[in-house]
Amino acid sequence: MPHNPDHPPAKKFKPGSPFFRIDKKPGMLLPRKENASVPIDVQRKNLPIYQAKSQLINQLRQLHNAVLIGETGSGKTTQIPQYLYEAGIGRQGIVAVTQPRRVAAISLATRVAEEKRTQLGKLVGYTVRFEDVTSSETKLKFMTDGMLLREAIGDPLLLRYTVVVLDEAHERTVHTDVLFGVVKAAQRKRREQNKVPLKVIVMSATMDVDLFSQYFNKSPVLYLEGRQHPIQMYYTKQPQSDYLQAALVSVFQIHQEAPASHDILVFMTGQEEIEALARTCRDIAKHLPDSCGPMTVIPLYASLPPAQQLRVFQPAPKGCRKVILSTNIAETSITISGIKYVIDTGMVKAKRFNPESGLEVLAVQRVSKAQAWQRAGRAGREDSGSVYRLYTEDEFDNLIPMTVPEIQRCNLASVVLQLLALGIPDVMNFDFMSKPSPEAMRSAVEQLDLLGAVGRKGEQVTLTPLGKKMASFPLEPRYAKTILLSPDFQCSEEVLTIVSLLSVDTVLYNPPARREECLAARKKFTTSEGDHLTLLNIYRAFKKVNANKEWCRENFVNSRNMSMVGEVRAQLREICLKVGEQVPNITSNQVSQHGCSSARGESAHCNFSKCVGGNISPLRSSNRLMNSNMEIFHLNKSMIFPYDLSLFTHNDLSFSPLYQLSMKLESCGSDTGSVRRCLAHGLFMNAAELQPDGSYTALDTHQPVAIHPSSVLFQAKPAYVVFNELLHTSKCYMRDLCLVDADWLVEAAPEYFRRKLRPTKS
DNA sequence: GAGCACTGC
Repeated sequence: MPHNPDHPPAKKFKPGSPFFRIDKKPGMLLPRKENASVPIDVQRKNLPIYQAKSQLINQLRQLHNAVLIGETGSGKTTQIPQYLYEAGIGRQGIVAVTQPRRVAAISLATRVAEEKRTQLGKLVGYTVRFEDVTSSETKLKFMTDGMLLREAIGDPLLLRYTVVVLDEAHERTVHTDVLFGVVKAAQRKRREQNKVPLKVIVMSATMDVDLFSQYFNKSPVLYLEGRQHPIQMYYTKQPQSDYLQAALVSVFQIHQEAPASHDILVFMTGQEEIEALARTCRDIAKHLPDSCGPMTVIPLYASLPPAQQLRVFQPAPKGCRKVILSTNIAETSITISGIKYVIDTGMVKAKRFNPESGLEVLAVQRVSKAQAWQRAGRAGREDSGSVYRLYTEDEFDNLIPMTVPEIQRCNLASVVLQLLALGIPDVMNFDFMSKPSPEAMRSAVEQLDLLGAVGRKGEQVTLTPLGKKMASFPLEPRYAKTILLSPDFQCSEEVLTIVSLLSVDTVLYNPPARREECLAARKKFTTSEGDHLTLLNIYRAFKKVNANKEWCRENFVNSRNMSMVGEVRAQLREICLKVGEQVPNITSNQVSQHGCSSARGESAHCNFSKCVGGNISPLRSSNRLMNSNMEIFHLNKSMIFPYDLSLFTHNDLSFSPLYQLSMKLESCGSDTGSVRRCLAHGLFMNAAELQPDGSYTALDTHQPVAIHPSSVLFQAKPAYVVFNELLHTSKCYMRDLCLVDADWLVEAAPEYFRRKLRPTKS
């Protein structure tokens, strides 16, 4: 390493003003080493928030809205719900506390249950996807914000709740932002309808609270003190052209000067640069003089296998320094104790969305001030610390104050669909705290219109019956549509599998060092029909060997993600059966108009038994039937998928009313052509056509696109394909492709393709 | 012949 001892790299830094911040959150995210000798009541009383308890209770009793700024470590998230409960505020209903992340909801509930000395799931519980640990006794309920949003579709006034606490509001996730509007509307409507009032408490860590306060009817802002540890800030004297080099130099400067027990956390942008820097650090560390102690370098990013992620929590051997190179996963999701130094490159990789091209771009960009403070706060969580910013103080001053809320930089199709499902009357003018651009809203409505999810009454956008069904799936609208279309093609079982595979992190494991082995193993499953069907083959093989771990290793399949596919699939399947109940009764005439398939009662019967395990009691079934009848009564005739009337004539009791009103879930067996046809119908907006020169053009925007080298179709030249997504890196790449016929695209959306398609070549 | 930050229903 080019290191001149006369000019220590740290001389490049100059101190900024000291910065005080509390950054310790009890019960949050991590297995804490609890001081067993301190009783839990004493621990509660030692929290900074305890001093303000009675004052807080008085305020919260009177206010309908409050914004609470509690620096992390104040204990607000664990204590406020308990204070409310103990003071009898909102006892008629449930206090909901929302979190952006599952782990946070679960660990907070666990901690609060412990503090209340009750079993988790009784007084205190939590609800996240796939897990509901609540009961009729539950009064304090921690949940993901996405989960509350789902609940709101069935109950827009949130009548089960008397208080909703929106925690971590400063993170501004799409779900939190939509929830802002939903709770505000629920609050107003409940007042208008003389129902039990809804109290809304917004909790945030940042000082930028005007927006929250303004939005919630100029609600008062309550400030909570936290535990403070001083942090010394350093900025570079000169702007750095190469932040990686600057990070490297800083790491070794600190390594030479600081005691070995002081760990370093470096914030970087992504896997590749983290692994590269880790290698360089290890190389250099090997050749340092003996006066320098050893160093252990640990990479940290989300796609790392869990076992390797856990390494960041293990203390380094005595006399050895721990250096963690991390993405922004260490900003919020993973909390590491013992960090004394933070090095902030000031850069982050983030997604941006262009509504005109429909393109999402993942790009390295500068962090916001708020993000820089968040990173800084990670030093000195237990004690004072230092932060080295690899940029000048001027550069810091020029950063944008807050990260642009996610809702202003993502595809809004699912958001708009959800808002419509919530019964929002005027979606285009929904009361967002930070409005997305009108183009982004229009583009979302257009997309939903093409999928048949929305219609228009004058200026108003309305939900179609199909759209209503689509909204009940936790999926992007086009995947929900594909599932709902699948009975038309008798391939629901396959489509459910494929969509589930696409909803989880990749199930394919690609270690660069074993590339050849990996390709050879994958060849067994590869089909010229494309990536979707290749994935389906892998899933079928996985099932055939009963999820055998050894098989997974041999075939480079991520068994954990594969099990998740199973969970998602079961959930989607259940939703299929439920939305099927909403199917209106239609005449055989209508059925033939929609090209209904022949009845295959036997296979359907098997599918049904598999799913509910014969546990549906007659009473439950008949209740469902009554509900279904009401649905039938209310819905109009605009049916979208055929419904098999012949099943009604079946005498077998196990053909309960539930089943008879369900979607028919069939398997197409080896007839994979029908799966591709179904995918063509669902993904027709993402279609591309081979050009005479061998390149591809997207049919939607006419932009040039290319097959991503990771696709099984990379070396093939199919005339027409549909794809899951476009990824703009060195080129505009299509990812996850499926071979289709041009005819299928035309039959999927004749109007649309009349404009887009060139005459078909033979 | 490329490479994808992080969540969540």
